[in-house]
Amino acid sequence: MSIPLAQKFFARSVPTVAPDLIGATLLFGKVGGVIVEVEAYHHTEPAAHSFRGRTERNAVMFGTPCFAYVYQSYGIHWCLNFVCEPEGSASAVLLRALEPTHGLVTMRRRRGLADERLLCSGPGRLCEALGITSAHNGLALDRPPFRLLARNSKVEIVSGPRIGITKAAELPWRYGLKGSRFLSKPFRER
DNA sequence: TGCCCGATTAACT
DNA sequence: GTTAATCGGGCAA
Repeated sequence: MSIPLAQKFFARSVPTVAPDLIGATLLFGKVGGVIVEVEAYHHTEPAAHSFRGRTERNAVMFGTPCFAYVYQSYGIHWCLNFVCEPEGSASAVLLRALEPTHGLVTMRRRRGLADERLLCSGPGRLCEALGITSAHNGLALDRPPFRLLARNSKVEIVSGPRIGITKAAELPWRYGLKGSRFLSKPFRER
């Protein structure tokens, strides 16, 4: 059986938590799937929202680990992050893609006519399918409607540079499930 | 106050 | 490959 992920899991460094989330199951209410792509953000690097200090928007990042930080991107899309590290470190993992496994009918309706591969493949798409908005900013990850289950078998993980950023773009803090067809973009072969 | 730009997406050519 | 949609944060003035 899968072990529920709680504060102890998230209270570690972001580049440690992020790959450990690959293969875990994320449920939000009755919908969700297997996490196949994430990115780590640390307050010491300029790509992180917390880099310039605490504001009203990023306040949750400066709080306790094991909470959800939700922000709006490009004025349109919502993005879901998991707050990590000891309290005050202001570091988080961005959820970028899921392999849909629960509530396919509901997620398909929310996303329109999207085919299954595109249901949750991208940070904005994932939030639209799960029904996550700013209303869920600051919710605990170890209580309903969230449910996070650790992976119960070994997985092959690939890493590479993060997507869609211009600062600190050289850090290889994007992690994915090797070979998954649900990645938002492929990882470069080596 | 005004201006620029972004952890994106879908619909184009 | 390119671009519009759309809006709050951050910074200059």
